[in-house]
Amino acid sequence: MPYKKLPRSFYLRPTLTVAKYLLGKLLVRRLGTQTLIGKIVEVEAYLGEKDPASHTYRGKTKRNEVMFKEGGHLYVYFTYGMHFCANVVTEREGIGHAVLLRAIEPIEGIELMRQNRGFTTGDSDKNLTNGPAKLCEALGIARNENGTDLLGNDIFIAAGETISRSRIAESQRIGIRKGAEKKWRFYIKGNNFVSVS
DNA sequence: TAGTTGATCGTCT
DNA sequence: GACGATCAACTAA
Repeated sequence: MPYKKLPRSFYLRPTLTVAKYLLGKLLVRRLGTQTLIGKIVEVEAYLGEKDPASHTYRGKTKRNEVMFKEGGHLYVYFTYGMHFCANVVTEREGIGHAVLLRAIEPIEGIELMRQNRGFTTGDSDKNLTNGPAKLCEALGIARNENGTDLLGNDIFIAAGETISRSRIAESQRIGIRKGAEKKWRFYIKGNNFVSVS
């Protein structure tokens, strides 16, 4: 496998820096004998105590304890009674920051992703992974994956395309009320798989 | 094509 | 007891 797993140090930097550098990287998910890969094209940063929209704004609870782990872990939460969303934990242990993965571009294992999403022939791949809950379903990420170490082999992130500064767009985050004025959403300009809106 | 709403339940107040 | 870092189906125009 030519994929180069990102080192722990990648995740220990400031959250907004990690968020931007995650664009273009490859999210690799091993499911049994299969490998599913998607290129990260859209993310949002959640800055803990500085951020009223963050789950960790009011400190540590049973639900968000994974966000306080050392950078490089996966925080998966359940929401709206039916969906899961995946975050990459950043910064050193004790800091409750994370980056929400909002959209990926399918690269490998597309057939299995379609199967996981319940797609039939005719459904376009465009809607396969262009949303935080969609990508989780496509990659088989759920409650059980909460707390997974991204330096292990089940789920990790590998070097991919380098996205130059001029190709990164920033905007307000999607679907939140508090902290909505912060422009902490980043995506690759013109990519067909961003969730837009 | 834009806007609205139902589904569904864990977590925190 | 209220409400979400959402999605898909439906309605209206």
